[in-house]
Amino acid sequence: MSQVEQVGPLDKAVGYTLKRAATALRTAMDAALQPLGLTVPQYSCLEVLSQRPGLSNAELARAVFVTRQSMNLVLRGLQDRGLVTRPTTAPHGRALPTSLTADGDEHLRAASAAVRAVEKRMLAPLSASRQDRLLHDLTACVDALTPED
Amino acid sequence: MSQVEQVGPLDKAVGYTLKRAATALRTAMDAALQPLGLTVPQYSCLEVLSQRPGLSNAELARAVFVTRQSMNLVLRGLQDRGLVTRPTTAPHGRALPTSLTADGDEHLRAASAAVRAVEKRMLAPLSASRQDRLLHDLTACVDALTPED
DNA sequence: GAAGCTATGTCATGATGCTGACATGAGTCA
DNA sequence: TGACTCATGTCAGCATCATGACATAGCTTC
Repeated sequence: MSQVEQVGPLDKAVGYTLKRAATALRTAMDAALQPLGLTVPQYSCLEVLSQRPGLSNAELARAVFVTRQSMNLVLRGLQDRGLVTRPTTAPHGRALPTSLTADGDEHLRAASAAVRAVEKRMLAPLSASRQDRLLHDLTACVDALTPED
Repeated sequence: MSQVEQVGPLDKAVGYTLKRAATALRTAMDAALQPLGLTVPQYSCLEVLSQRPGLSNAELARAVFVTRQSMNLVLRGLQDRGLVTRPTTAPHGRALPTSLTADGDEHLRAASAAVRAVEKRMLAPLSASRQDRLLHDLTACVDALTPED
């Protein structure tokens, strides 16, 4: 069988490498969160919710760049496990402000540590200044792609 | 409604920005390929096939990091549109070597130009040396995450 | 107050990708 | 030769996420 070692000129493509990096990170995060019984979307939701408590479903969805429907499923899963709480009746309008429970906060702390370890492992080969530059350049790429002109 | 402009400390996370960049790139590529009637997986398949003709379904799947089943669907779509050809009987084993048709090559050239334009737009804010460094650092991140030790 | 607009939560549906499983062909070794 | 292993193509089922649609609640405007 022909070896795939001869990767060809694909690694020279930034887009290809960017996708590979994002996929590898997602896989590593999945593996790190799996023992905690959390998926990546669930962790993201908890993290945002911790930094900005009281967000509604739609606001959470926008913050994580998914649809309201997807976030609704995530929230329902977290709610069934008692990690977040939503009032049954809306205090204002139809938005149901979501809050972390104590159990949710505990889960988040463990998950956050696991995710941070993964990120640290990913960035280990890079010096601090190179990490800053990578972050800056990636942000520049995002800005260049998003039609916010 | 609370403004989302107050992004919080999330943009300081490299992983978060990495995902955002990959998502923005995917969206931009989708938009660029849509007028050509191609999806991103289909384009990726054509590109790999052009660089390494005669690859089988399983080999293509490995090259693009998807499963054989997914690649099979992509190939079937391309085959139905006459962009690739597969022999009905396997010349050796069960592997069916795939080839680009003339029409497929033409589509690929247009799609490749569109994708290259997107990549160029994404990298426009970065100097050539910074682009090289970005590519290098991303590759280092991938290597640090993939357990190939 | 009535009409219209916007935002929210939720349901149904479809697309896409994966895991599991199976039969077939080729090479390997007793 | 015959059993065993491996890779391939393909089918079925499941998970995830998106789009489309709908009813409801609040604000705006006349």
